[in-house]
Amino acid sequence: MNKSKGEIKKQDYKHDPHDNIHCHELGETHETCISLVPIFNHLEKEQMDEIMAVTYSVSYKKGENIYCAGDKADSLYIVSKGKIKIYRLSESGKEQLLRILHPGDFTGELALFSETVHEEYAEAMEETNVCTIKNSELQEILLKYPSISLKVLAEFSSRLEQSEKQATLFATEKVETRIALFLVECMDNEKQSMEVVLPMNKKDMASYLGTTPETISRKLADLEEAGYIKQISNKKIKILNLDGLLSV
Amino acid sequence: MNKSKGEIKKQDYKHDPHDNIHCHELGETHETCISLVPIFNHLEKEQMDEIMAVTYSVSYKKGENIYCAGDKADSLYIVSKGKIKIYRLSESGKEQLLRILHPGDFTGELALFSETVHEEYAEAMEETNVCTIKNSELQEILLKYPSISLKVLAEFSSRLEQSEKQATLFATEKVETRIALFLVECMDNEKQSMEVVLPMNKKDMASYLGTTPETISRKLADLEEAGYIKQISNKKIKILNLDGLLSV
DNA sequence: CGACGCTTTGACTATACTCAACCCGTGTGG
DNA sequence: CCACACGGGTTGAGTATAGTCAAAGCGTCG
Repeated sequence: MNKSKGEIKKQDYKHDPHDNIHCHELGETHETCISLVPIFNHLEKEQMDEIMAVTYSVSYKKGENIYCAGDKADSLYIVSKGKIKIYRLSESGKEQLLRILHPGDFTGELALFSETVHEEYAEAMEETNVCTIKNSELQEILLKYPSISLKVLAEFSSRLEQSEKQATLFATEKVETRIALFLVECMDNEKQSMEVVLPMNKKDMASYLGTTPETISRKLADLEEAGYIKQISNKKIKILNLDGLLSV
Repeated sequence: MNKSKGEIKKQDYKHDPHDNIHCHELGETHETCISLVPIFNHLEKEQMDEIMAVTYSVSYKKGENIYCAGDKADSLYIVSKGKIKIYRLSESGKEQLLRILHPGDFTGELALFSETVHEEYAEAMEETNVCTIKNSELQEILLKYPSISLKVLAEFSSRLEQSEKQATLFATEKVETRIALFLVECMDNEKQSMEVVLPMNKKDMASYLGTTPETISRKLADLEEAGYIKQISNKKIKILNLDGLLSV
């Protein structure tokens, strides 16, 4: 696997830990970053400092890979700015979008505890900053502060829940239902508003829902025809009949 | 949600902790049980005893539910004897088999750290014994022995890995490929032997792979016609051409 | 403005589901 | 010991669903 540009940058950084600009960035980024993460936000200042001491800050340009499938998984990555998409390539080479990370989310934990390689790709969707913690350093912290482990466990279990739900959805529901449920899911993020703003373009949405852009397009048209939704613009959809949508 | 028979039994047991037969069973089951679990098997005798002190032993008959969707998730269940199938019902009421637990496997952890209800069903496939640990007791143990947390984290991350892989499989591969990969997966459990013994009947297999028994039947016939496999008996399949199978 | 990539639409095809009938192996009861 | 019932498994016909490929529309960004 090729090293991504981001990877190279990180190494450069580590070669010169006293680089002024980076050090400045580092301090700033870390504070925002660490305090954002739900896993750490119950900690005392002292413990925070300890964690900050073992983290590095790295930034990536749009399209750069944070890591690729096949790369050694030895760090936890916490997003402090920007968006990262996590995707997989299936046996047959099709891309499937797994999730999109926003500031405060983290990734790389999958293989963190079982010394292995990544099976997925992480790509910056825009100018993005991440804080990284080495596998080994994190383990020490977890052993020292067991309460963090519980937080991580909680996060894992909810992700596992989510993932199994997703798998069941793919296995048992047809595309139209998956789209309808996706819209509903996007909606309740946005409170009571009946207007959904799609968090990604239709191509990514297709990949996320395990279908094709053509089918997304057609099914949305069908849902509109049935009077359940109204497509306002490319990424805006108004829900006209929630019950109808759920009964698809 | 109805209480399952197993649930009732557990409560009976707790009412009478000095029941001779049960106490005898308890000791035996616990030792086998705890020592089987990868999460605990690195511990000292002392710690083991401590864990054993907070676990209960419960047994279930074939077809009984260990828990149902909607039940409060407040315990970890470790299988000491028998088999348990974990399945979900999708929005549309279709059943999907998620996994089958064998002695040493555990379940119930999903919601353990986030005070919620089960979203899945756990059903004994035969005469089955499980050891249970209360949510709260487990948390205390994890806080006290952080090394166990790391083990649990490792287990979670591998399960998450597994589940995301499964989701991608459903989302991107056609049924024939899923079946082929399933066969291969069953194979390498059985070492080098080219003979696969299916770990479940075809109905469950269909549910696990997100398809129907009819399709399973047809696709296996296709694979046989193509010369990749030979169906020996209902649950025995011989792999004739592994590369062919993988290229499906 | 032009190019590129995303999106939509159409026609066609592949894939797998449904429903129904039938087969087979197992276990039960006469 | 056989007959039967039952459930799982298989087969067939018809249909629904969604994928592919190709072309054209639209938006955005240099």
